Parts: sequence; C-alpha cells; structure tokens
Amino acid sequence: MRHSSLMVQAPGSPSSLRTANRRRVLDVLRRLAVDDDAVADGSASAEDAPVPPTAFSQASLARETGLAPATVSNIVRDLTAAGVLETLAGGGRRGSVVRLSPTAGYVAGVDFGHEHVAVAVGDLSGRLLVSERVALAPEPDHGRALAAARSTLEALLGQVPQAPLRHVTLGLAAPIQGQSVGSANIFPGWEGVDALAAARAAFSVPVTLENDANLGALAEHRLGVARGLHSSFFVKISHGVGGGLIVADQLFRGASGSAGEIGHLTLDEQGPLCRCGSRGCLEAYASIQTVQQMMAGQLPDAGFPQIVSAAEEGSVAARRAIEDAGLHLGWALASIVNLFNPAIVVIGGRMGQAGELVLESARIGLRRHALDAVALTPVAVGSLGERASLLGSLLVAAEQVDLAEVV
Amino acid sequence: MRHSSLMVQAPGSPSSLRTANRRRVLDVLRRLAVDDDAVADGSASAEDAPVPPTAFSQASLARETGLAPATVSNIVRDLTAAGVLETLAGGGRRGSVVRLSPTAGYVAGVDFGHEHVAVAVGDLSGRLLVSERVALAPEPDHGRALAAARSTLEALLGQVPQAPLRHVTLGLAAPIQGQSVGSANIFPGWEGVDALAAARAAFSVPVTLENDANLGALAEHRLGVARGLHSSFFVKISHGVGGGLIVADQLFRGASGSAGEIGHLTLDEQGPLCRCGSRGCLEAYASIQTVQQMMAGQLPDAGFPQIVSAAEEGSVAARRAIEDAGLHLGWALASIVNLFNPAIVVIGGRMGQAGELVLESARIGLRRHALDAVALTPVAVGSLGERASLLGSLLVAAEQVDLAEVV
DNA sequence: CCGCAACGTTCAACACCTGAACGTTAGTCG
DNA sequence: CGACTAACGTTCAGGTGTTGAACGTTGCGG
Repeated sequence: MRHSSLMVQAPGSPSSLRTANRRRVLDVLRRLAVDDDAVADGSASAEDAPVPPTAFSQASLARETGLAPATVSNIVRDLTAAGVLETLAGGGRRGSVVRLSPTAGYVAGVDFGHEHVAVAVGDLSGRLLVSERVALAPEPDHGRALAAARSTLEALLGQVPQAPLRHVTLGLAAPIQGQSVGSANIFPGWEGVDALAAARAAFSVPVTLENDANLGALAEHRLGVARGLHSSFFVKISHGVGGGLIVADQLFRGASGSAGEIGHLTLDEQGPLCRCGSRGCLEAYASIQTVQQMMAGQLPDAGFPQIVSAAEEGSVAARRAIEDAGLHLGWALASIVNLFNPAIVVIGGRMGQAGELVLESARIGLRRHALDAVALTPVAVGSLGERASLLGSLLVAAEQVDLAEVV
Repeated sequence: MRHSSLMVQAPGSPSSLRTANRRRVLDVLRRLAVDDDAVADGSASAEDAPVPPTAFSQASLARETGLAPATVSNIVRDLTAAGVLETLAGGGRRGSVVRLSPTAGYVAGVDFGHEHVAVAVGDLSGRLLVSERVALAPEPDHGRALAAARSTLEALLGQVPQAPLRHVTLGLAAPIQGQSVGSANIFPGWEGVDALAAARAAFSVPVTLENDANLGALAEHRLGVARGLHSSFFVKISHGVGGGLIVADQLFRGASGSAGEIGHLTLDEQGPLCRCGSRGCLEAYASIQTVQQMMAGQLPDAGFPQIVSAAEEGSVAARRAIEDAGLHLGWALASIVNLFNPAIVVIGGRMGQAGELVLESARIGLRRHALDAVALTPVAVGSLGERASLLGSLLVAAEQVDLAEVV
C-alpha cells in the first residue's frame, strides 16, 4: 500500500480539478434525469420552459458543464471503467446515450410516521423504483420502527437487480438536533434517542437523518408544484405541523437543522395549551387532530377526509373548522413570508386533502398579516400528496452519494 | 486584441484553478486582517481561542490555504507584480510579511438614516480608515441624501493616499427588493425609487445596496459580540425595527434580499396600527418612537437616553415602557429562534443603549414563547453601537471586490 | 446518391501544482 | 560568542489535467 486511498486530496491540485469536473458531469446527469422524470409526470409547465437538452450525449454534457468535449470523453471513459456510467447506443452523428449505470447502486428512503413506516428504493439520481408502506401500532417504539424499516427495505431490495445500497435517508416527524431527535413531547417513540447511532446500527450503509417536512419541501421543489422556482416554503400538516424551506434551489437547514419549525410559532399568548408546553401555537389551531377535536361533538370518530366531505356537502361547522385552521395557518405563513420571502408556499401533508377550502382561508390570513410586498405570495397545495416526504428522502440520499470519489 | 479580456473563463480549465487558488490566498489575507483588527479591539475572548496564525508569512498562507509553499510563492509574485500585494520585511527564517497593498484601492460604505448620512472609507479587507457623519433634515429626499454622501465621500478620499475606489455599499433602513426600496411607508425619501440606478449615477464605481440591519448583523458577527460563532441574528431597533441573519458565517439574504424582516411580525391581531398598514406589529411595540410616545405624558420631548436614565434612576413608568418593549421583542425573537435557531441574538441600534433593562425582559419574552430546545439562546447587546451598519457596509463592499481577476 | 454536420476519440501542446533541493536568515544551545 | 539547526522563500524538474485541432464515423437533408 504505497498511496493510501484515504489520503486527503490537496485542495488546489490538478487532481482536485479532475474530481471537481467528474462531479460536475455526474451532477448534470443526475439533474437531467430527475427533470426528465418530473416532466414525464405530466406537469403543466412543460411547454413554456426553455427545456434544457434532455438527451445525454457527451456533446450535450460538454455544453451543459462548459467542459471541452475531449475532457468529457476522458471522464466518461474513466467513470465507465469504474462501473458508474453506462453508454447505450453507438456513436456517429446522433451521438451515444450516457447514463448512470443501474448496477452502480441504489439509495433508500424511509418515512417514519406516527402510525406507519414507508420505505422506498431509488436509483442514484433519486428516482423512485419500488416502495412499500406498512402500518404500525400508534406511536411505535423507535426500535420496532427501525426493525420494520429494515425488513421492508430488504424485501424491496430483493425486487430489483443486484447492486450495492449506497445510502439511506430517514425522515422523522420531529426536529432534528444534531444527530438525535430534538424537542421532547413531539415524537414519543424517539424521544431523546441517539437516532443516528440507532440507524447506523440498523443499516450497514451511511445514513442521514432529516426532518420530514424538509424532505417534503425538497420533493415539491424538484418534482412538484414548486418546480422551476428557486425558493419555496413547504408546510406539512398532518399529525403535527412542520415546515421546510428551499432557498437558491437548496434545502435551508439553518444553524442546526431545525430551520422552518413553523408548528410552534405563538399566535396568541393566551391561546390553548400545546403539546410543546407553550400556549397558542399554530399546531394547536391547525393540525389535523385539532380539526378533528373541533368536530368531535358533531362528527365523533370522523376521519379528516369525512370532515372535508361534510364541509363540501354544506356542513357549516365542518367548513368553519377547516377555515379556522386555514386562517391561523395564513397568519403563521405571514411570518414566514416576511422573514424568508419565498416564491411560493406549498401546503402538504393530510391537510392538503382539504384543497381550496383551506387555501382560501390561508390566503386571507396571509394577506391580513404580511407586508404588502409579499402579501400576494402564491399559496398552493402540493402535487405529490403524502408521498412527498418519501420522494424527498430519495433525493437527499442521492445527493449524499459522491460518485466522483469512486476513482 | 486577440484574446478579449472579457472572455469568460472556462470552468474546468487549469487557469480557473489558478484563479481559485489566488482567490483562496486573498481570502485568507482579508480574513486574517479583519480578525486581527477585531482582536486588537480588546475583545475578551482573545485568550481561549486557538488563535490562528496572525502572521502573514508565505508559510502561514500555505498552511492556511492548504497549498504548497511553491504555489503560494508563485501567486504572491504574480499578485505583487499586479500591484495587489505588498511584501514588507525581508526573507530569512522569520519570513516575509505579505499584505494587501494600500495602493490597491479602497472601498466605501454609506449608512443612510432618517436624519443623517454616515460615510466611511476602508481598505480592501473592509477595515475602517476614515469616516464622517453628517446630519440632514429629517426624512431627506433620496437625491439630497445621495448628493451629501457623494460630497462627503470625496472629502474623505482626499484624506487618504491616492488609490482607486473599487466599490461602494449603501445601507438603507428599508427592505431591499431587487434593486429598489421595497414596502412603501417605511423609508419616505426613497419610496419607489430605483435606488441602484440612482446610486450608480451618483458614484462612478460598482455599487451594492443592502438593508442596514443586514449590515449590522455582518459587522457584529465578524467584529462584535457574535465573533467566533457561526450563526447569529441581529435586531436593529432605532427609528424602526429590522433584522439580519447570519448562517454558516454568511449573510442570509433570502429569496430576494428581504430575509430577516422582523419588524412587521404580527404579535397581536387586534393591536395598535402600524405604519406598514397592519396591526400589532413588533415595530408598534418596540421601536424607539413607540417608547418615546408611551412616555410622552410623563417626559414630553425626552430623548431615548433620557428615558433610559429615568428608568435607571427609579422611574417606574420609564422602566415599564422599556420592559414592555423588551417583552414584545422577546416574543418576536421566539419566532426567529424557532425558525432559524441562531447561536446568539444580538440587539443593536439605539435600543442597545438600554442595556440590561431591555435584555432582561427580552429574555423573559423569549423563554415564554420559544421551543424548549432554543429558549435559552443567548441574547446580548451589540458591541459596536451605532457604527455597526457602517462597519458592515465596508465588509460587504470588500467582499464584492474580486482581486483575483486583476490578472 | 452525395455532401454536410454533428459526434466521439486521439494526440500534441500548454498550464498549473508539487516535492525536492538550495541559499538565506534568525533563533538556540553549548 | 560561535556554530548548529530550524524555518522561510525560491527555483526546477516531473507529473497531472485540460484543451484545440485533426480524424474517423454515422445520420440527415437535398
């Protein structure tokens, strides 16, 4: 072992240039693949956009990266030899088709909820290949949840061609502080757990933790309604209320990963008690649970979809319950819009099922409390539904894999 | 003209490596110079820090940048020939002393207030050399303010050795939307003006606009109480209330430069009217003007310092007025701390003069409304006083000057 | 059917970084 | 006080990487 492969690369050396250029090529391939996928979803904005070249010829890679064709040729040869890339059709005028090799590996994403675990396997550009959702007893212990995730993941990996798993990203419905679950009382089965260590023990590949709302924000931004914009704020309203922020096309995690925690903004100092211990938090006004509780007298044991149906069929009480949630949501969004000024606000999670009902009132609340300049920020329901967090976890996992280091 | 000097540099070429390495060297020189300056201010934390090498020998540059000594030698030779660098003492074991050449140029910063203009000239690392503050009639027209700034700047440039002015950064007490002053009613003399165009016409060098609270945030972060931390939030409370956020040691401007606008967060939907047109904004509770108005009955025509003195001397009313402002401030800070989780909150502007009086109540308000995990975020008064914005404008201007491109 | 255009590859030329060797100077130890 | 050593800056040869030009190949249009 003459040269240790762990030798840290000198920051300004020519070889670091090569790595950077390799990374550039790989990034373009990943981005184009995901864009392609999203367009194939049938997005409405597919026509007016200037449509980047969706072919993967070496020539287009050269144009996209700004590198010379000769350089791209060298890089593609190296990466193909390393098993990372794969060239499909032959040469000639039409050029070849380069793509990430399917045998280069997979990434996985896990979405832990309060009563379920969803697991997905995707390719290295973060596109979903197979997924499965399993129900669990409410508020599962973290060990049980991780075990379920692991066995589900193994089953999914059996459904795809053999290739190494490179990264797993775990989405948790709780603020992530460093490597454990922050703020007590929020996600019972995981309280105080060193989640990163537990996850590393459960999976034998690199692992990252991420807040589920952050994941949803990323997915809606890359694949959903916020596609093409450069900033967005995503509110996930389900069991609780969380938020995720995209700035300059990237997830904004803040100083310690808890940026975007909109759920416990104080709206009324004398408002109802919240599970976080404070009073008058947004979550105490606008979570699914809250709406259900408001309707407990009229529609006991009704699920949220039933309440939405009732509102649409004319129930004044149901409509009012949802509107109240929306107004308070809009109020909190005004703070977000004042502080961040995103290009769009996306509402996701189960609350998205209420559609225009909640959008209308959220917009009213927003306009009333936001500065003029940002009061008309668009508010829309996410287009990915409850899959958003899971899709986002694949995107994050794919970002973590650094194929340029595979020499 | 064979090769146009405007030719954009190929992104992956060896010459781009050289530029990047040059930039790396220059960045270290700038950063060390500023750090040195701040330490010389007599900061209390000068002892325990691991103290980076404050000497500017080529050897220390090599260590700091990770480049080989030979490379640093080449770069220093080139940049010296270009007139950007200057080597002081001779060689030998103690090494030479490299620094930015004083004749390489200056940057300037301007701080526009509601009744004054402050102008400063600094070196290319953003250190203040000379400054001057001139009083203006209240709410000056933007043309008048710019003219005053320009003549003051010319006078200041006469006080320093001849060298080109490279950049001017203008601080405005208003949100900056793109290139003009956002949100009406905030900064009367500049309303709706294309401030960037006006400023370009007034100064014949590149110009940037920045919110004054953002500038203050940067200054306190690099030179003041937030030194050494990697994130911070700065609230500037004077005529109005503004905020600036530092994340990962950098100014966070948000999607369109208006991030951190804390002044118009709604605290009470039924609160007093605010100049922004909404109700119950923080600014309606916690600005200097508000405190003065609260005291108008007892101390008519009293300035803020007099009110602070009265409070310190036992006036219950004065103390209560300041405490009320602090409590509401703390409430708003809770939103900030939940959403951004900065390592520290710094209070600047004229409100800083109230010291512990406002700090105490701000902390109480913060603890009451923030999530447990962040409720104990430190709150401190800025150490730069009202110079913060002006010092920050020099730092921003220095960042804009790209000396690596001077070939 | 032919010519042109675009594509991918190869090769020589060029630019840059780096380790080693060298002269120089300032501390340090005897 | 003097010699030795350590650290510094510079020079030079060697290695790595990118690039423009040239070339063979293939599809498209006339």
